[in-house]
Amino acid sequence: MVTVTIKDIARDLNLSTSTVSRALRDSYEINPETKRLVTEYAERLNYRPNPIALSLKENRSRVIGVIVPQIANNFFSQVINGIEAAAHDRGYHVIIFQSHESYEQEMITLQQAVARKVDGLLISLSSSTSDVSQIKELQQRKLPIVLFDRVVNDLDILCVTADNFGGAFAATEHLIQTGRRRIAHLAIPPHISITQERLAGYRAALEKYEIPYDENLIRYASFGQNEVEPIIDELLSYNPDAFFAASDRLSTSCLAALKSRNIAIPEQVSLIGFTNLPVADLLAPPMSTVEQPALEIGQMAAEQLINLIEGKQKDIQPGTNRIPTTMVIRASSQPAGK
Amino acid sequence: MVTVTIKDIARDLNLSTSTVSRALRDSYEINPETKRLVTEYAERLNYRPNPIALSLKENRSRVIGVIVPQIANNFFSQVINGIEAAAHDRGYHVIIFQSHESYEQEMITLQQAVARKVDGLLISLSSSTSDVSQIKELQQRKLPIVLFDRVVNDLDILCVTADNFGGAFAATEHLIQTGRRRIAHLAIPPHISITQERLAGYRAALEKYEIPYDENLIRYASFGQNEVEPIIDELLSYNPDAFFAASDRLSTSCLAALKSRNIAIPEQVSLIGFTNLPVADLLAPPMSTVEQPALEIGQMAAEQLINLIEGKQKDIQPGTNRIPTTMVIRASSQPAGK
DNA sequence: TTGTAAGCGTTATCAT
DNA sequence: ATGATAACGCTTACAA
Repeated sequence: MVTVTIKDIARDLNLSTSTVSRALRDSYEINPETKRLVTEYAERLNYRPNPIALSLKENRSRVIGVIVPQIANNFFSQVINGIEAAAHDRGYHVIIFQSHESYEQEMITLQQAVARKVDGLLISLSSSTSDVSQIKELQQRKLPIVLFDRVVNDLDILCVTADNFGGAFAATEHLIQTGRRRIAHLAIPPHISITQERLAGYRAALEKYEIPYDENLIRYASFGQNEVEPIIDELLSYNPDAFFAASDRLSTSCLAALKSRNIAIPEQVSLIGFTNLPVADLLAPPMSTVEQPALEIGQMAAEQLINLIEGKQKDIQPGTNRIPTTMVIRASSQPAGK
Repeated sequence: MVTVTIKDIARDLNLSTSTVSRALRDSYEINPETKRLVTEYAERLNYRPNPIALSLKENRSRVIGVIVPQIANNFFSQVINGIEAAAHDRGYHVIIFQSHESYEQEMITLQQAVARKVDGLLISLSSSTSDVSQIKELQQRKLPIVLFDRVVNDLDILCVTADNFGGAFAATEHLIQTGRRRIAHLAIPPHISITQERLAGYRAALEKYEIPYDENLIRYASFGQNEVEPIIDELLSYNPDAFFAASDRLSTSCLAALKSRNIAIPEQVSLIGFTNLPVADLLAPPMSTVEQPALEIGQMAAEQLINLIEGKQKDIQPGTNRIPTTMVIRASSQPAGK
């Protein structure tokens, strides 16, 4: 595609490129008449500065990289939405990379992002990642990085997450307050930060109400196919009176499994899920939910990253920023007797 | 962030940058020994060519732009997934732009993408777009463009869509075959190509079974809030015995509206939706669905675009490529008497 | 076989 | 007030 450059304008107007550049850039002393001439002509030709040339010169791309496990996922697509909004507001574009829940892919993708010269990186770790040394190394090499959602507890790195502890606590407390005592907890893999936080919230609620913690009621599922069904069966053998599912996919899998076993919700067991499903209201049987502020997480993460990039980071402390979750109790999910 | 350039290698090895470049690029006659030296050293320093410098030189960015109405949407996020996969396979990265269903925003975004020097553009038109002159103009200026899903019927431009006609025909035929005759059709705005195609499929099925076409049963809804409820009420006043909802959002809105009016599905009315909802199986009352091959649409669109970009387009005719849809009939969505 | 130089588009520095 | 030049990182004629 042919495009107009500063050279074209200079040639046509019998000026030097530096003069044209100055006129456009509004800098320095320049003849107002020349300036008018140039800007008008540039306007007429629909001149746009070449960001690639600028990137080369300024050694910055105005692109931020986002690494997520999957795009085609409600939560992450909403987060990306928030990231885009905040980034565009500040003149950045976004390139998305997927790790597909694989550590190896995540590392490859990390290298690609760096090679692509992103100005900074927003990362939500893959479920199979336990080693963040490469990320830390890039950080030490001065690449601005902010983690979100699936983070790692490490004070040196800026993080943005939902209030997983609070959400899990509220969910568990709700179940207890509606008379449940044997609450099964279906979680994603244990080494991920959010798993630990949600589990901690769950335990804290149990403790508050002096309900014993039973390890048999805790199960972890990764992201494979058909992993959940047998786990549900195992859990059911311990006679739970409620399920707390700790992720989007686990919530729906759990719902489907209970449905197919003709287990009445909430008569036989209650169900509450950590999920951002847009159609949760239409699901049957109804499930109460804890929703993560996906959009806000994305916005905040992007803003903090851009502050880092632009060196405006005095006021923000490294550490984790937690954004509150929203619990949605669906009336008919409460036990009939209540 | 400090990174290694060809200059660093040249300096350290007492060579010229061109020699280093040649050694790395594997081109030209070069001393095998020198080559070994250079490649090994580059490897050791983890040298990566600067894509920005390459872009400037080669006048191509190896980035394709994608303009969609919304990212946070099942269908589009799945399409993007497919686009990413195909693009990465061929060494391209993807920058995503959102039109938020606004024509103005779409035009701004189009300019941004062009200014960003994308090598090509994949576009799904916003619902408020009727004028594609800017897109055609860019195309005439030799920017490779492929439209997908929401396309415009114009033989000059390459398009990839689902088989909307076929899907709508199948859905309508299914409703007829299960005894329905007054089938309400809830569609997205009429000027969008997919609306017309789905409507045509609907009409064709009616004609095949010699059922009169009743305009009162056809309604259009845009993407605003709370638009659907009153429309459903209007439609209900014409006593439909089935609803065919032509989009993701309309399907769920329709389901919600019918549910809140205590209209039994499928006893009173049947419902079939054009939707890619991942949890359709869990919805109650059950709705049959026509699913679009989102991933495949994304892959095919990206492949065709990259072929265009790389000039390998001899074998592919301009026009529209239609990928079949999948109809999922949920048993309990059939009328009880059947 | 290797080095020199020009060029991609832009801006900053230093003349003029 | 404006022009010439160098530089960002890389490739590629052309020269040696």
